[in-house]
Amino acid sequence: MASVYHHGNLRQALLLEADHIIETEGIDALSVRKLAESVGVSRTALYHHFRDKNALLSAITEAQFNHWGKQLTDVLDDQAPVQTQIKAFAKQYLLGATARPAHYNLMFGKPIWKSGEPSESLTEISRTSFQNYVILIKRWQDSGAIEAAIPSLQLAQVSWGMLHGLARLLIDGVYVDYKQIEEMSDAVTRLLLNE
Amino acid sequence: MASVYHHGNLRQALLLEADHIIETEGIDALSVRKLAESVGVSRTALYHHFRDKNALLSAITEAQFNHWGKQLTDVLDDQAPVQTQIKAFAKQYLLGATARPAHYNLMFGKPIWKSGEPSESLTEISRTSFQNYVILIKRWQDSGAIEAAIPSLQLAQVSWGMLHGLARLLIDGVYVDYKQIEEMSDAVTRLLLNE
DNA sequence: CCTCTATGTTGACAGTGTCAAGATTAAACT
DNA sequence: AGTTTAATCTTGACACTGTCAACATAGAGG
Repeated sequence: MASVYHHGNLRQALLLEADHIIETEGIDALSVRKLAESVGVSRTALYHHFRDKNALLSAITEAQFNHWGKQLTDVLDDQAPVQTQIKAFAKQYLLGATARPAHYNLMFGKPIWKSGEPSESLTEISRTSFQNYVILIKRWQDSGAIEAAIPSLQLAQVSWGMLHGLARLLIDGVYVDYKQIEEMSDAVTRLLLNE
Repeated sequence: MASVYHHGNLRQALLLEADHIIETEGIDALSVRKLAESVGVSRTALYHHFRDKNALLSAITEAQFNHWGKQLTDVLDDQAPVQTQIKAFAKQYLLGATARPAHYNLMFGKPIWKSGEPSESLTEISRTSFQNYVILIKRWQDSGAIEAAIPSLQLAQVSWGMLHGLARLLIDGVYVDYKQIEEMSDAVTRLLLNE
């Protein structure tokens, strides 16, 4: 019975369903064909809305970047002592990353950044994301709470690298115990703090 | 003619060729079928020597772990001041990782540790690898050069996480400038050092 | 009403990992 | 030695994957 030929808002539907599959079954379970079937459309319909599979993933990643950035800054309380802020930030970073591992991998993984050419807007949003982090680090340095001898940019790079590394080790199953997140956040904080 | 039906040492040949393909063309270019053709054997011959593709990768990874561990300890000079040791270690870590990115990914990436069940021997060798690192950290702590308030295990986890994170960001193309390795090593060292 | 364009479809292709069944040869045993 | 057994290798097949080309449909604008 004339089930809609033109879907109406296929692009959005694809994004939502893909996001759902990634979250529930992991990134490996997301195939173009399976996605199409879930949405109730033919295998190649997707290509009228995204250049290829990678473009679909880029779009999802972009949305995730926004969500992610907000979650991280929401946890910061300017009134609280810096030590508390750092701890909260580190913990939220690791919790957030492990809660949605596949999404985290998309945001900072090779498929998009190295293999597939990242879109202009994606490059933009991730760049400002990092920029904001540098500013945060600088503020903490200015407050005298953390090492000021190291240039803000370098300290930002290295400390973010630390969080990123821990997140990845947890996600990839090298560090297996998620209970360690609390301890890790503590250690990270102590390492950054100027005693 | 009568080109050998039984290859002689196919297992070894497969390992060597696979290693070569990974190094020159990257991990994505390594397919079972292409590998078989390179070695001059049929697509499924591999399965008489490895349970599946993942087992092949595990074997390569294991070899790489040995090579890797040696490269890292070779760079350490017990006579040198701790600061110099840390710097050298960090730099070698990042250089080694970026020099053979695909191999590094194999060693510490999801495909083996999370998706595929890692072999017994692989688990073993990586465990002792890390154990050695903990000992190294402890030695540095005992020398008074680095923060002793944080338990060795935690400090090892976090500092290795830092190196791992930086390595990954470089490899995955998030940090694009390999020139930064020198600076990074410096920052890592300063962060670990007790001023 | 007719045309144009956006959006959807089916068919096809080259590629992937791996299983099952049969061929070949080397090693082991009588 | 000859014969059996086990290891090794091959061909055929299956179910997947992403994506291109050609065609179908319907909604929008003239």
